[in-house]
Order: sequence, then structure tokens, then C-alpha cells
Amino acid sequence: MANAAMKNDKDPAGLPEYGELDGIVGFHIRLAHGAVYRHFTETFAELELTQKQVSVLWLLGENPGASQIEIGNRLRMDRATTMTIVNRLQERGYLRRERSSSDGRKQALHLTPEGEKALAEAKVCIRSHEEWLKSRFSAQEIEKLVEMLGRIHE
Amino acid sequence: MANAAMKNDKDPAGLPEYGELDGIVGFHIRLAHGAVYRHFTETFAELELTQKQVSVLWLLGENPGASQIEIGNRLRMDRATTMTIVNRLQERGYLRRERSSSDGRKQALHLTPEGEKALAEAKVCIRSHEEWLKSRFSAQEIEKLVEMLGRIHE
DNA sequence: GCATGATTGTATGCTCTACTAACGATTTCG
DNA sequence: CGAAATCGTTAGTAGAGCATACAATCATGC
Repeated sequence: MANAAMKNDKDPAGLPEYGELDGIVGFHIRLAHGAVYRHFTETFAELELTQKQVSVLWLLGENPGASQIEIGNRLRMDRATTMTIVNRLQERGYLRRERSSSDGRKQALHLTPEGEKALAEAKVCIRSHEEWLKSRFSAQEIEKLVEMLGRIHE
Repeated sequence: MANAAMKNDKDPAGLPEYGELDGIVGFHIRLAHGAVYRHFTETFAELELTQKQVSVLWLLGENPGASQIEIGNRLRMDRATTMTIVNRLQERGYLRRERSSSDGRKQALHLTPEGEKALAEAKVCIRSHEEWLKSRFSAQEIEKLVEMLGRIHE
């Protein structure tokens, strides 16, 4: 399978090798994100909620009456992307739009009782998802990891 | 920053706050990934290459003759996803498919001269992209970060 | 050797996310 | 007041991921 001029397809354990790519930080962030994404999707398969949907529900639970633009800014989504997510949540009856009294351009978003219920269920799933993720680190490492990730996205 | 009952929409500098979400590790991974993704897209706007495309070109440059399944395994992509990316690269003339002599089911993938050229240009862009990413860390921090990310995706 | 199952590539379709461009309504500012 | 900026909305484009189904090839066991 391997000769002098060419690398192995896999190491003996069947895990892939990355060659030079292994030195690229962005590459590892993408792989880690993919792994988290896949586990999240499994965890939330029954609830049929995506990461973005949960994030919007979560923020709305803490900030009732927030506008779409505010939600979008927090999650680094543009207006159009925020729209599609809010639309889906509204179609499922998890939130309602109200005209903002202070600014006629804005829609104040509020969770419905169904939305509150979905958020509560989602938080349970998030707990086990986070447990899966955090289990490989010490508390100190987690703090350091989050701090370093913050330096990237802030 | 926060009062007892409710969080502000933004801090004085206009940066969003996350409330409870701030304690979720997966949330920070997703935000960091998004930031890296956006910068990558800007950096590669002229070359019109995506992260996945660059990764495939890169692996193919180091592993000429690799099959689609091998490339997919390395990058944690399923066969269908790998197909679409290989198709695009082939349409642009960056690689060619050859029937594997050792296994009739496999296609041996090879970079074309245009593909080699694109890869060389991509590596230059990767260098500046990585510079942007790494500039906020010390060498020791980078090593720790990559090691921790590896614990997630390995 | 041959039937069976596994692997690989391919094709199709669906979903989610992200971005652009345009438009109307509203607010804000000069 | 008029002009510029903001917010929501709609429409279109695109990448990426996944599931399913099918054909060709390989590997295995009988």
C-alpha cells in the first residue's frame, strides 16, 4: 500500500493523516467544528432543532422583545439569514412577531409558550451535548479554550 | 454590563453579549469557525476556492493517485459530498480521474498542471490567512489550541 | 467457481446556512 | 423638509451535508 514516493492512506489504526495540513490552525478549527456539528445534529434529531434555531430561542428567552437585527448581530448572521431562521421558528409556533412600539421599523420577537417549552427541552439536550464535548478537558483547559476561541471571533 | 433582571442588547462598544450562551463551549467553537470561514472566503475571493476545495487540492498534491473515499475519509466527508467537490475541481480542470489499476472500483485522482498551479497560489493565500489567525496567539498557545481541537475531532 | 455481501463511485433530491441585490417602510440627521 | 441610514422582507445563488438508490467491482465463504 505504501511505497517510498507516496504516503500511507491511513495509519495502522485506520485514522487519516493530514500531512502538511496538520500544521494549519484553520483546518483543525474546521474539523473540530464539523465534529461538534455532527454530534449536535444527532443530539437534536428528535427535537428537530438546528444550532442556529436553538441559539435564537436561547437569546430570545433571555432577551424578550429583541429585534431580528439584534439577534442577528449577536449570532453574526446577516438580516436575510436571520429572517429564514425566524420564519421557521414562527411557522412552528415557537415565537411571534410584534411591531415595536419604540421603532416602527423593528419587529419585537417573543417566545410563545410552545417556544418556552422547546427551549427548556433544548437546554436539557445542550447539557448532554456539552458534557460530551467538555468530557475531554479539565475545567482549566475549558476556560483557556473558550478564551482563545473568543480571541478569534471577537 | 448586566443588571439584575435583564441583559443589555449591546455593550457600549456595540459588541453583542451572549448571556448564558457564553458558557457553552460549542457555541464558541461555532462562532470561531464562522469568523475563520468569513476571513477565508475573503482571502480566497479572487481564487474562487472554498475551504474544502483547497483541502482536497492540498491532500491530492501530497497524495497523488488517492481515491475519492480516501480523500473523503481524511476530511470527514461522505461519498456524496466528496463527489460534488471533486466534480467542481474537475470541471475547472484542476484534477483528472483515472481508473485505478489495482482496484477497479476506485478512481485514482491526480492534479493537472493547472491544479498544481492553483494549489501553489492557494498555499500563498493560506499563509496570509493563517497569519491573520495566528497573530493573536503565542506559539505555545497555538500548539495548545491545536492539540485541544484535535481532542475534539479525533 | 460461484453466490453473496461489502466497497466504491455515481446520480438525485432535500435541507440548512450564507450571501447579494433590490424594494418599501420608517427613522434619523443635515 | 429632504436626504441618508436602518430594518424587514423577498428573491435568487451557492456551498455543504446527508439519505437513498443503483451499477460496477472486489472479497469472502461455500
